[in-house]
This record gives sequence, C-alpha cells and structure tokens, in this order.
Amino acid sequence: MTQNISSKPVRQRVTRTRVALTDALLALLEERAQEHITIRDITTRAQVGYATFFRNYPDKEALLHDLAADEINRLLTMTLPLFFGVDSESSCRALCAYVWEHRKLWTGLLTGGAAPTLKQEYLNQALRLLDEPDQSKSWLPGDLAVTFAVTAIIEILAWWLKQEHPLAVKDMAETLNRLAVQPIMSTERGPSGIKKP
Amino acid sequence: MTQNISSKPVRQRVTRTRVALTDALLALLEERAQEHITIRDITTRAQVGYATFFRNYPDKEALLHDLAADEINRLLTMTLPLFFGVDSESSCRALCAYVWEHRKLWTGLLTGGAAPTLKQEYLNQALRLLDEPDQSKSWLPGDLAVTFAVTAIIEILAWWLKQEHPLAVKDMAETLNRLAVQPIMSTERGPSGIKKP
Amino acid sequence: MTQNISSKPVRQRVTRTRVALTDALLALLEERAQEHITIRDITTRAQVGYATFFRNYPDKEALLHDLAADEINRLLTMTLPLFFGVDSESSCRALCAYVWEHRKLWTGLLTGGAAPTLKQEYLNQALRLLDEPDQSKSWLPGDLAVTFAVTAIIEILAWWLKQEHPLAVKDMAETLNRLAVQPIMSTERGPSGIKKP
Amino acid sequence: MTQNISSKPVRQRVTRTRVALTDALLALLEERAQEHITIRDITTRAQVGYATFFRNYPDKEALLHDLAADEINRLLTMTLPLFFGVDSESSCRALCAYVWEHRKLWTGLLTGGAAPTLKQEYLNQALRLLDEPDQSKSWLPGDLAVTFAVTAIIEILAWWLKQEHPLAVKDMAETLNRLAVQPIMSTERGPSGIKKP
DNA sequence: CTCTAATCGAGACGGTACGTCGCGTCTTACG
DNA sequence: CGTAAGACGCGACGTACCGTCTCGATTAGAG
Repeated sequence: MTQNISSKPVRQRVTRTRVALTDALLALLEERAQEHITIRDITTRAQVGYATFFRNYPDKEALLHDLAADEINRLLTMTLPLFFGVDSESSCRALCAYVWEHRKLWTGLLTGGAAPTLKQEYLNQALRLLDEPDQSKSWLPGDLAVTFAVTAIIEILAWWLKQEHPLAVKDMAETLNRLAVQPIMSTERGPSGIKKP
Repeated sequence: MTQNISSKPVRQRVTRTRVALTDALLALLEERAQEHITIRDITTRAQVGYATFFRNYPDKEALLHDLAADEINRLLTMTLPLFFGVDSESSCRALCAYVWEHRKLWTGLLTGGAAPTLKQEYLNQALRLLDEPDQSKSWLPGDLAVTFAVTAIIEILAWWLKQEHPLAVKDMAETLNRLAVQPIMSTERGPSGIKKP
Repeated sequence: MTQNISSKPVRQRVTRTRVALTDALLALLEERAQEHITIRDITTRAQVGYATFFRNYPDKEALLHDLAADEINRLLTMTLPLFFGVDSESSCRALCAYVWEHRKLWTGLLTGGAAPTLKQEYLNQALRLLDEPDQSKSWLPGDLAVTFAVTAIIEILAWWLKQEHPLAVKDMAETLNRLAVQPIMSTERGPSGIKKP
Repeated sequence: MTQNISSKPVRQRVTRTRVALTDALLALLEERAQEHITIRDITTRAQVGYATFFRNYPDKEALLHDLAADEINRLLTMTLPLFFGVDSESSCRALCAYVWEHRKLWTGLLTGGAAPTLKQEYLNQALRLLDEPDQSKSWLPGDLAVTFAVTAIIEILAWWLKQEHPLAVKDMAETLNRLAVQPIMSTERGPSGIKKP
C-alpha cells in the first residue's frame, strides 16, 4: 500500500517482512498503547532489522495506517449494508458480533492511542463509498453523517471494550443502532424532536 | 489548578506566569497543531524561561488540561441545562452561538491535536455532574450516554469549524440536537426505531 | 573579607551569618566532596536564606576561600619557623600534631574537592611571606620551592588522612621533613645527590 | 578503552569518532581550562553529534581519562627507568625533554583543570607498576613514595610550563631529580637530614 | 517605646549545561 | 542486490544548579 514493488519474488519477501511488522505491532498493541511502542520495539518483536522498517514504511504512522486499513476493511464488509439502510439492526448485530469475537485485538486498537488512526481509516473508506452516489437529498450533509456515525461507532465500541462487565452483544447492537445509526437515517427536517408519522 | 500556592504575593507572580503560558499556548494552537508545538515554543512566546514551564506544569499535557478545563468550564455553563433536558433545543443554540463567537479559539482547540484533551476534560466535568443524581432508570448507562454525547458534540463542532462555508448557527444547533442530544433522551426501550407517541 | 561593611552593629549580624555559612560548609565537607555540595545545601544547613548567601559571597568558591584562608592561617602559625629553617624537624612535628588533632576537619578539607583551594590559599600566604626577604641566592627559584613544599605537604597529609591505619604523628613528621622540607633546604648546587659535608 | 566493541567494522567507525573527540578535547585544552569546556564545545569541534558523545563516554571525565591514559602511557615509557633507580638523572632529562618537545600540549594538560585527572592516571599506572614487585624494604610506604613523586613531578612541570622565561631542560631535569626523585631513593632511616655514606 | 531602615527568609525566575530518548539516515559486512 | 546490525545526526525533553530578583517580615538602634 505504501510502495509499488514490481518483481514478484521481491514482493514476496517484502510481504513477509510487512506481515511480520504488522503482526508485531498488533501483538504490542495488545500490551500497551501506541505512543509507548517504539519502532525498535516493533522490529525487535518482528525479528527484523531496525533499518528494514523504514524500507517498508516511512514511519510508525504508516504501518499503523496499513494495519488499520486492513482491519477496517474487514470490519466494513460487516457494516456495509448498514449504510444503505437495508436492515441497520442486523448490521449492527453483525458488527458487534465481529468485534466481540476479536475483542482482544480490537481492545488494543481502540483503547490505546491507535484509535484516531483507526477512525481516520474508517472515515476514509466510508467517505469513499459515499462519493459515488452523492445523495444530497438528506437534510444532513453526507460527510457529516459519515463522520458522526463513524466517530460514534468507534467511541461506543471503545466504551464497550473498556467495561469490566461488558454488555451482551445483542444489547450493544441495539444501543449502537439507536445512538449512531438511527439519528442519521431520519430523512425529513423537523422542528427539533424526531417525529415518526 | 495544578498546585496550591500559599503566600499571596508569590501566587500573583505564579498566576502571571501561568497566564502567560496559557495565552501563549492558545495563540500557538491557532497556528498549528498541538503535536507540533514544543515546550520551548510556548515559553519563548510567553517570554518565560524554559525551566519555568516545569515549575508550573509537569508537562505539556498538564498545561493543555488546565487550559481545556478552563474553556470547557466556560462552555459547560452554556451546556448545563442541556443535560437536564429542560430545553435541549435552546441549549444547543446557546452552545453553538458561544462556539461561533469564539470560533478562532475553538478551531484551534478542536481541529489540532488538542481535541482529545478537550474531550477528556469535557467528559470529566460532565461525568462529575452525573455522579450526584445517578438516575439509572434509563435504558442507557449514564457514563455511556455522557461519553457518546460529549464525543458527538466535539466531533460535530470540529466538523463545523473545519468547513469552508460553515452552516448557520441555527442549523448546526438543530443538527447537534438531533444527532447528539435526542438519541440519549428517549427513555423507553424500543425495537429499533424511535417512536414518539 | 569579601566586602567592606561599615556600620558596626550590622557587621555583627553579617559576621553571624558568615560564621553560620562557614560552619555549615565545614560540616558538609566532612560528609561529601565539595563538588557535590550545592549552595542550597549550605544555606539550608546554615538556617539561612538562599539569597543571603550571595549577599555575603559572590559564589561557593569565595566562601571556600574564606574558610581555607582561616584554616591555613591557623596552620601557618605552626609552620612558620619551618620556612626559616630554624628547626624543620620540630616544625613538622608541630604541624602533624595539629592536623592530627583536627583530623576530621582536615580530612574533609584535603580529601574532597576542596584540596586545590586549600593549596591555593596555602600558596598565597606562603608566597606573601616569601616576598619580603627575596633571598635569591638559592639554586632554587623561591616560588618553585614554595610551590613544591606546599604541594608536597598537602599531598602527604592527604595521603596520611586517607589511610585506614595511619602512621604515628612522629613518623609522619619525619617523612614530611625528608620529602617536602629537606629537599629545598640544601643550598649548594651539586651533581645529583645531596651532600652533607 | 571505555567499552569493548565486538564487530570489527563498527569498531572502525567508533574509533574514528573517539579519535575525533579526543583530538577536539586536546585542541580545546590548549585554548582554555577543562572546566570551561562544555561537552557541546567538544562535539561541535569534533564535527560529531552531541548525543554521540554519550554513546562513547559516560561523561566528560571519562573522555579526559582516556586521553590522559594515552598521554601518560607515552610519558611513562620515558619515566620507567626512573622508578627502578638505574639512572634517575638521565631519566629526568628524558622526561623533561619529552615534555618540552610537546610543551603546548602539556601546558594544556597541566595548567588547566585537567591536571588532577592527569595525576590520577599517572598514579594509576605507576601504582600498577609498583604492585608486582612490592619491595617493602624501604622506610617509605611504596604508595606514598609514588604519590609523592608523581605529584611533585606534575607540580614542578606545571610550574615550569607556566613560566614566562622557562628554565633550560637540563636545569629542570636536575631540579626534578633533586626534589621529586632523590628524596624517595635514600634507603635508610636517619634522624632528619640525608646522609651520603 | 516607638519609628525607620537595613537585612533577612522565602522562593519564583531566566539561563546554561547536562544526560536521555526516539526518530530517521547512513555505513558496512554478509548471504 | 537486499538485509541485519547498529552507529550516527538531530531535536525535544526534563533535571539540576546558578545567580538575580522581588516582597513581606524581622529587628536593632535612634529619637
């Protein structure tokens, strides 16, 4: 994602290194927050030379973005129908179930300093989906809707994963739906409250 | 806020220094993001010795928190009625109007790296208000409600201030109300949509 | 010694402060080396305001010099006959006896970083004595003789005080005499050894 | 000398850096006293990064010791016979001649604050020579003899190099011999004077 | 016995140097 | 050729101490 590598065998090696780095960062993210992970930590854990890191990524952020892009991409396939309003409830349930399944990973991603990067990547991908069919008929600017929904989702998930006694997946899904998704779904402009005719 | 200084004349000097530092940081925040402001930048701008910074604050975060606490405190007095549900619409309007009035300051606070600190301080103060009358009758855990609302408010305001052609105060207030406030107000538990009898 | 104070009563107070500072430094010198004693240490120990130090001495060196001058002055009254060659043996004995009596103090003075200052003061006072009757008839330049003797005395005493099982005063006196005093006493120029006709 | 570096190519670079630092310090010592040379001065002059200094030496003293050890080592090869009493006169001459030849360097070493370090290193190396054949037959403890001789030599040389019109090498050699060497050579214990049978 | 001025305590402050940490670059040897 | 190993330049950090400063409290001698 960061560089274009042409020759095939090289790409393999490069890929192997990147995977090692990504895995190392993931492992470390489950131990401590992103700000307290140094590049040396990552390369040591990845069994990779220090300088090698910079041949693959310009800096720590880039690796994190790559990692985040991957994870968000996976997550988004769960969330996609959500943005087309087909059945937001079950979309939310799918999303929560997925996160819960990988909660150790997502705890690392969302409760350390990596959250902003995650959010950024989530936003990027969501906004890209939005671009094509610009349905400006809503009372709400599209990018604000996405920004709001993504932030809310991230934040609510983070809150969830931080709890000592986390709520059930089903309850979280409903909460997510009511707080993050429903508010951007209502189509008409009303005085202040939300009417359902 | 960070230390208690006893003797009066000294406190004056200390206060002067802290004000200088706070003002300097505020000014710099309007120029560039928090991560790109060094402590030396602050002290230079504040016409204060470098070491003096550390006599007043343990690190940059502490100063930022002090500053954020002040600003949030001011903001909260606008927002207070909002959390008691009296009239969320006009509360939102007051809040938006206030932010708009000081939009240069708040642009610095919300669009640089300072936003997390701001949010944290907002949360702290809001949660403190929540503590006393713990109305757990809601379907929504109180701290999640606050976390959601605060995050949403911050995020929406940040989006607003980043726009080239920002919406009118009135419209933003309504948006804020519908996205950040109303969702946590509905008291009953419903299937998925939001009903208004 | 450092400033001229006019009014008499003031001088008393000043003197009291200086005595307190001097005593404090002396006490600290018995604990640790001069380089590791800060001015704040001294003023704290002396029960004196930090700034007051600078009202009496321009810096730590000045206080040390004052202190050294006093102690050396006392020591020199023991050593004086030594430089007029009357009876170097008994002069050495007197000197060693005196140092031994105050060995705790002199250990502090000679084995910490204060030794150079001590030596300097010793030199100053000894050279001042030398000035008047400039007997250049010796084969040895007067100031070199004094420099040598003083350094040797200081060094030998320092060695003595550092020993776990120090030699007797009598033995040290003889050693001092043979190493530091006799070598500058022989008046004629000889091939290499020292003749006694 | 401070660390053992294993890999060969690295050692080359390290060595280059250390040489640069040593040379820079030497050059600076000929300009001003050690206490007034900051580490930044040294690194700037050596065209080396500030932090790199600390990768090679824990502090300024360590560099000075390394440097002193080198120079003393060179000097000691001149002085060695001196300590075995073969021919102290010509040993002294050799020593003085050597110092005179490099008098600019040695002026820096001996008349700035570096002298104590030099002396210490001289002592270390001389005492190490003393260790093996501990000839305790002398009336004088071996370590005192060495301490005295070394101090005296250093001091006399320092005096020499500080003179505006320095004495001839020959004369200094004799002085050195009579003041610093002969006194520790006489083997028997006498009343006070020095007898030559 | 009070009044007044010098001195003192307390400690904040500007400044310099230190030593540390992490980043990103660079060199060198090796597979 | 590309990679591991790790030294290096750089810049920010936080600490320690110095010497200066301001300001209220103390105190001692003069009236």
